[in-house]
Amino acid sequence: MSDVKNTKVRFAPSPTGQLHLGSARTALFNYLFAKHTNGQFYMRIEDTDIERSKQKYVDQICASMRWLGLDWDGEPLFQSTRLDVYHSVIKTLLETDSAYRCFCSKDILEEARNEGLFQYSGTCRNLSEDDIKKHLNSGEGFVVRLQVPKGNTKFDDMIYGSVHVDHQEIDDFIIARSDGNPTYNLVVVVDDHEMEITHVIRGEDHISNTPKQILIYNVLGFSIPQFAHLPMILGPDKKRLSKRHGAPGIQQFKDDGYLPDALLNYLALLGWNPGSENEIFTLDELIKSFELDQVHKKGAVYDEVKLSWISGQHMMRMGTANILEGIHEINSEWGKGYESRYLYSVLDQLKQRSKSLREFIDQSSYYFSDPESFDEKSSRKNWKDDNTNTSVNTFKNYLENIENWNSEEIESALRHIAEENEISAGKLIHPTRLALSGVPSGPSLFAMMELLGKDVCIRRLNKALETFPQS
RNA sequence: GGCCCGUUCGUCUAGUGGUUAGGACUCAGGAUUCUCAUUCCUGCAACAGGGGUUCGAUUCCCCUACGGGCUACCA
Repeated sequence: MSDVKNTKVRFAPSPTGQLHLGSARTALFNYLFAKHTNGQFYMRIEDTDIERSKQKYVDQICASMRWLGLDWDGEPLFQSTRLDVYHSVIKTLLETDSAYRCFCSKDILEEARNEGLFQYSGTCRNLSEDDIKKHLNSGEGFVVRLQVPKGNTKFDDMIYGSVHVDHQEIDDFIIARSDGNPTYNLVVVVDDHEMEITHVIRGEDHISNTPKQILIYNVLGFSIPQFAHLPMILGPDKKRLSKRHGAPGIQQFKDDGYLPDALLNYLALLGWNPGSENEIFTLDELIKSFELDQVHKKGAVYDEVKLSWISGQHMMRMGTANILEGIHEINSEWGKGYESRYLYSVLDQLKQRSKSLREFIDQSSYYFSDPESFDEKSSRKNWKDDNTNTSVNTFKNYLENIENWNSEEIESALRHIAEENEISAGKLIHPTRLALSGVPSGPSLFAMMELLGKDVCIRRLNKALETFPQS
């Protein structure tokens, strides 16, 4: 499928929140790339921030990933289980003078930053052995910083192309906190190396971290993977869509009744184009078409209206059995007590007017119970006076005598009566629909009546005839 | 402040040194229909601005503007 051998990628969320749209897209592109190249797709939980990392988010993220259908290979790797490894790397770095202890307090650093000094001044860079001992003996805390050499770093991003950074732009960044635990830039390198990751595919917000990481790769003598940075997903205000700006969690999309494939389809089209005019894809089709070099650099605005359209397209293509299954996942009570054949018919009638599973549920109540109220506007418009009662009543009486209860019979009956009463068919159709469903619109009236059955239709018509005596 | 990245209809995007700048969503109008929806047709709507290079730039270069990212003992 591709000339790249044994590709290995990873999705590395930090469990400080649930899986949201942006991270799901990153996961998807990693997944698509892995599958397209017959490679491996791993999951790594970046929980080195002990304060903010929570088990419940790990669970939520994994659940969302499974719901989306983005299954990973092997077991997820937890960075919190690998602290020993990082500590030993830090020790090595210290011993080889690639890194050094910094005793500057947080307060001092913050002050400097407030004064416009955005880079670490390098105060502790060249402390003598004695100085270090003195600090250590006095029990002062310290962080470990990487000693960034002079020079520059270049890498070829698979999406952004060649990126060039002068080391003057990189200060001696922290690789170990004062509690001794490693920071992101260190662990990501150590783990990507150990997991033999070949392609690091992540958000564009990491592009300026990349040179820092390359520095670490070099110091450690590790080979450098390929990098691909994905454009951001933006909110309507063009700002990066983030948890803070109310980025919807993936769970929300499930609750709203979106299909995983529809969501994935939409997400894929945000920043990637398939090179054809087709816009509707299943996951398998996405895997086939996906190419990293067709991803662009520009951030894309999330648009729920388009998502909804794509969702509707998937809904229409979806098998009725699958729709039923999906509905039961979000509402196990739906259609309880009815035969599945009946439920299938309900879904078939609603199929092309539902953009989400939720809409099936919301639009189907009259298939299971008599309408409790009647749309007011439609009542006024379609049941103006007692003439309607008369014609509906005639129609009802006629229906009672129908032996073969099917849509053709019902329709011909209705048209026959409309003609006899010298009214248009619509004058009978609309009030009948209102009486039966309580709402002004829906699937074909006659198909609906056939499905509801004679008794139900007669009962509801009687009820309406009592409710709408105008005079 | 510094560094990096980006800029084609409102949104997602295609595209080229010479095109009537194409498609999709949305919106408007029409056809079909028992309504709504679907489907089909039509329409509205874009190359950020200024300089170059060139016979010719939306396309190549520079500047400006605007937007985004990073600049954390977050990831």
